[in-house]
Amino acid sequence: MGVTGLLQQLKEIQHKTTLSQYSGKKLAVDTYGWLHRGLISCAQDLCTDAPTRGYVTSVMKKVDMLRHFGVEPVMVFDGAPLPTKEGTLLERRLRREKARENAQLMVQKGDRKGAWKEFMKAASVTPEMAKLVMVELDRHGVAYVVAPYEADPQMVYLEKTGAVDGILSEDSDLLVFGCRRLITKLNDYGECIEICRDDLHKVPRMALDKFTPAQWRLVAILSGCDYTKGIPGVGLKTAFNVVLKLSNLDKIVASFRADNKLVPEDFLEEAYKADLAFQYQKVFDPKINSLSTLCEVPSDVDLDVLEVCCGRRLDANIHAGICQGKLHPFSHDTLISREHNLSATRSQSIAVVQTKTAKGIPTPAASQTSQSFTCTRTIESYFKRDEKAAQPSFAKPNMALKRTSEKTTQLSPSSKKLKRFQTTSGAETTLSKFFASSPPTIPPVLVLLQPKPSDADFGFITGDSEVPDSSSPVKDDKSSIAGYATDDDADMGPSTVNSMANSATYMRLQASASTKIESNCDDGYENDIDESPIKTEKISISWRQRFAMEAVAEDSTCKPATIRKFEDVRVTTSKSEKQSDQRKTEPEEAFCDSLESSSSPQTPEEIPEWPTYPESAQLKSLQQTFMSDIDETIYLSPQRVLTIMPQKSSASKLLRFAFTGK
DNA sequence: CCTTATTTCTCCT
DNA sequence: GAAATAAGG
Repeated sequence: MGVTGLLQQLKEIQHKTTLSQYSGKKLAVDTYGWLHRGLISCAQDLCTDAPTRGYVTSVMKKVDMLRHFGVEPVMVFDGAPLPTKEGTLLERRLRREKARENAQLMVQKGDRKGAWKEFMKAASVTPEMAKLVMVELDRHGVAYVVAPYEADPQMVYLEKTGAVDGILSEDSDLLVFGCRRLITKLNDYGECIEICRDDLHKVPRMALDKFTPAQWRLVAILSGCDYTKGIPGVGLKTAFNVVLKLSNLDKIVASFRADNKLVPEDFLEEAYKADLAFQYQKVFDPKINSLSTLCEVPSDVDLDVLEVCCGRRLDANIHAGICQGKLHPFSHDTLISREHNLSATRSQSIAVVQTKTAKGIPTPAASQTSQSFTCTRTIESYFKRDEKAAQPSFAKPNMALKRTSEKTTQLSPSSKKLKRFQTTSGAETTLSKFFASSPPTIPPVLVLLQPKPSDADFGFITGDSEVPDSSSPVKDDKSSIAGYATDDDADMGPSTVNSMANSATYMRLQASASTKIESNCDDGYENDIDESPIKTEKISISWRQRFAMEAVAEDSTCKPATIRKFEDVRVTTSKSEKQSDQRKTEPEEAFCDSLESSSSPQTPEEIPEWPTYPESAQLKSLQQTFMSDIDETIYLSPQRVLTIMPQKSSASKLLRFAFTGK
């Protein structure tokens, strides 16, 4: 939003430069702006609760670019909405949900482009997404701060206090807030446009330098900004002119009314509140680790009004927690990243399927920790129950499954791939019912990977170092803006983390008891792989992890010594009925490909009978090689086991990626 | 001339 | 969400 047309008016003082000009300087970055543009690459995944790191990579790419030019970014995130804006927020949420429904409809109709458009409208940046970016920033040692409320005044405050030398943002509102050096329109080559407050006198049309900060705010308020709707028929030009002529807002409104312009009844009040918000909005001072205001609040301002339009004052520790990214800015709960939330949910959904595949033998890991939960049933009993529920849909997909499989074909290649192995027909519904019936007695099955902080980009699906307080390196990072507000959780071990994640997962599972079933459809799969090596690589990494886990779970010492026999990996079949290309959709063939580690196709005669997998020495060696590679980096939760039951075709293809990287 | 409505593009493979 | 463009006052 911002002030519409303001940048257009300032064309003359838009100074074209490159980032290299700011080498050695610090710049505040409007991170939500970057995140918003990053939505384009993963809007659908975000709307359908599919895992994605697209938004993180797009932000980190720009961070890397800044550092390449010697610019040190200070990433600023938005916090909570101002109380005055909560209505708008609700409105937007409703709009997004409508767009989401529209998108689903269009997906069903087969209108891919229309669906994408709707997904774009429906996608939004959430604090949980911001958290994943923060985790990544921690790893790279990049400073960041979450504004208690809006990022704009926060960034201007940082500039004002000398914490940064300029502000990188597309928002023209920043000039109204009092930004001195605004850098906009940064492209991939480091080219950008600088707007300096000191250059305002160079604007030929009007005596813009004559405008006081108060007059600037008034112009924004009259023509419409984030805090006011403005007056119909009044744009930037008329606002500038009238503010120059008449200094007083009452006179201005009177003159507009005389001109038969419809000035809203509550405009004066709205204008007053907006004026306060521009000046005294609450910000966070990282230096003193406490709340502050953009400008000093005069004594004659009503503090109650200030609370409403400049942000409420909360407990100091809560503010500190929010601004360091530890607490959710809305709910004040522990902030957990989107992908971690998702992976916890998924791991648990998949877990019950796994217990079946373990053939009734309680894993050593499970027996070790049986005291941590009251388990009233044998592991075997779960298998039987599972088998009953799951088997029919595996054997023959029903109509509902077929419909969803058609839906799946409309998904982006990445989400298609991921969905195939995240959800297994029948398994999820079984699990959900299961958990709803007797929650506390069920051992939550979850594997948490805790890679070392230095292991960049290790987790894609399986979770990451963003588990709060256990592995985030920020605590030891002297360069980070501020220390933690609370240290009472410093001694949290992996098991505590696990139980924490489990309870969160459990609640989520109940909430999404009716999660839809996804089936697979294999058209164009090979093409997808060839076309997206990066995403494939990411997927393959996650699958390497998962296969490592299976092997680890077999061994009582929790070391990857035994390699699981391949027959244990049960795989489901759900072939597309519209197979046009046998080569693409025959899983056996793909599987043989993986054994050969080559792209040369096998003849159907050589394909072994499904579902008997061959004991392949080659596969074993590949797996073992891989095991030794990641031995050091995987920490398996002692009581938890995870195995995935991907569908037949995906499984074979994924095996190839997991072990050959092709 | 100014404001408002409409369209196109952002990203990535 | 923003810029460019077209249309209306």
